[in-house]
Amino acid sequence: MDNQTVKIDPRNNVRTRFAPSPTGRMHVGNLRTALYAYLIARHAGGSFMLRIEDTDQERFVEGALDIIYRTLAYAGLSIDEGPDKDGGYGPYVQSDRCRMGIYQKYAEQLIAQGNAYYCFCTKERLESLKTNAGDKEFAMYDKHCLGLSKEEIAEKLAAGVPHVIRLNVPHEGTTTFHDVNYGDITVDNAELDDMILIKSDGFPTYNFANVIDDHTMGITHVVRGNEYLASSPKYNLLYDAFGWEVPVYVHCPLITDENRQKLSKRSGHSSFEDLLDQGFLPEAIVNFVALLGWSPEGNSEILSMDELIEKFDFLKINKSPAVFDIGKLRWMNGEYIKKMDDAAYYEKAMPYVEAAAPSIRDKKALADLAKSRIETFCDIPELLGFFEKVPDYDISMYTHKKMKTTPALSLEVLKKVLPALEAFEDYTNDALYAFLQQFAAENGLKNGQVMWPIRTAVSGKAMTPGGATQLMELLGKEASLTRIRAAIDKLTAAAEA
RNA sequence: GGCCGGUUGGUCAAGGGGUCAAGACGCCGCCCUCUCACGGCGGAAACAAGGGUUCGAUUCCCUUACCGGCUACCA
Repeated sequence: MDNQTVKIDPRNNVRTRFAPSPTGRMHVGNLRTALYAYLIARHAGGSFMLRIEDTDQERFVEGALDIIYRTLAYAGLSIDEGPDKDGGYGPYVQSDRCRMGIYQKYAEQLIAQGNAYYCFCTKERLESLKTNAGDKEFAMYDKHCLGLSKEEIAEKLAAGVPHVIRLNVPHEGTTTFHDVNYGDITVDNAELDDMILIKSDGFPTYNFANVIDDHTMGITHVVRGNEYLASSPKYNLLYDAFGWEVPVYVHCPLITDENRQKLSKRSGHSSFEDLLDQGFLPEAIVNFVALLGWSPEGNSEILSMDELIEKFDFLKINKSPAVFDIGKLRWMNGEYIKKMDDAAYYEKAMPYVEAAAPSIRDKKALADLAKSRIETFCDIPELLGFFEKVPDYDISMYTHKKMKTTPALSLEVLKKVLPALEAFEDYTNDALYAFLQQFAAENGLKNGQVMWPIRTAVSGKAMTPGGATQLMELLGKEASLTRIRAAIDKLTAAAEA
């Protein structure tokens, strides 16, 4: 066997990989695993590889490959090697590797060494091995086929009897494996099932393909989810059987929803693309997800990809699961929006602004107004919708304690200020502000007693982006006056009722 | 059921035998102010429980509880 032909990277570089199954949209947990693998590689100046684990023919989803590439690209994770970028360790798709007989070859080596064996047991027999305990069924293979003679095996093989190849786990002793994060984990070999290496369809199982590929592709740091922790000792058995060096294991804690359950489709923010659809920026998602299970030294949390690369330390990854708090992601996204330069911001925000307030001429001013007030782009319609149409509102909104206004006073003020505004021509913020300030002074009113009624009248909202005069500038004279007149009617009607 | 993990404010988290137990989100209050937002300042809020070890445990050990994972011809 030529398991010594493994290529060793001449620079002895750190090599990590992201190895998703093409089964649909990319989960944020997967994204974080990919990110950590990427950061480990980049931090060390090593390389990052993409490998496709498509050994389960039934779960394959059409188009899933595109999603993987798209997600990686949006997230800013550049790959050095992968299906579309051969780095000398290919192929990078497991079904291709399977067709080349790679897994079969290694499985046969194990059989020759006595570390694995053919198993011809039927589903029915396997079923009969199951025992009930509590509300679940459990089965441990009984090594039945290990007792088959060479002749029997050859006969069944020749006859084409369906079979799998199983690992021959010793009954005695313990197996210990080491994770940089979780430390040593030791289990009794008696607890370990004779896991299937090659399925009856000829494809390897994840457990087997993973070990073969990580080794033959020169992976130095295996980054994966916590769900593999319990089965990891089995992998060591495989490495030992081949006489291969065990890579560094970096297991990541689970990311859960607010109910501490596995993130699901139902939680609505389970995948990277869902989040993009909800108006989040890829940079913010990446930043946020990086901080779920790891934290940098110091107190800053807004970190660019370059900063993440510089600061990331896989030795400081948390052990406990983290709740995905969409509220904090929203805040972080808002921070990213505020930091965007004009060009990038307008490009993202304009479509939403156009849709929210098509009749307002100065779209950029609207977008500017929104910039410090939104957390995702999807907040724009709600924020700016009143520019298009005054919503139904209650006149109680004219009552404001601090501004010292009431509906009655508001009506009085609006009636008085209307002719003045009709006569006024310069509908720019500064001019209007100066004008209204003077109006207030002349009439013995506080600023707020003039501004609040006007702002309410032109917006119909208790809270608006920008003050009364800013809104009037954007609405223009005609629309502003129309809205104030409508407010006077509304208040008059209410007063008479 | 067995095995393997985990448990610091509501959430993300730092710390790790002696601390007033960081910081962030959220929440509350104050300031700024033509409302809101931004920005600034301040506040409430945590070591799962019980046993050890120790002069001293949030930190080390054990037990329990709770949560999660694995126990597939899924990854």
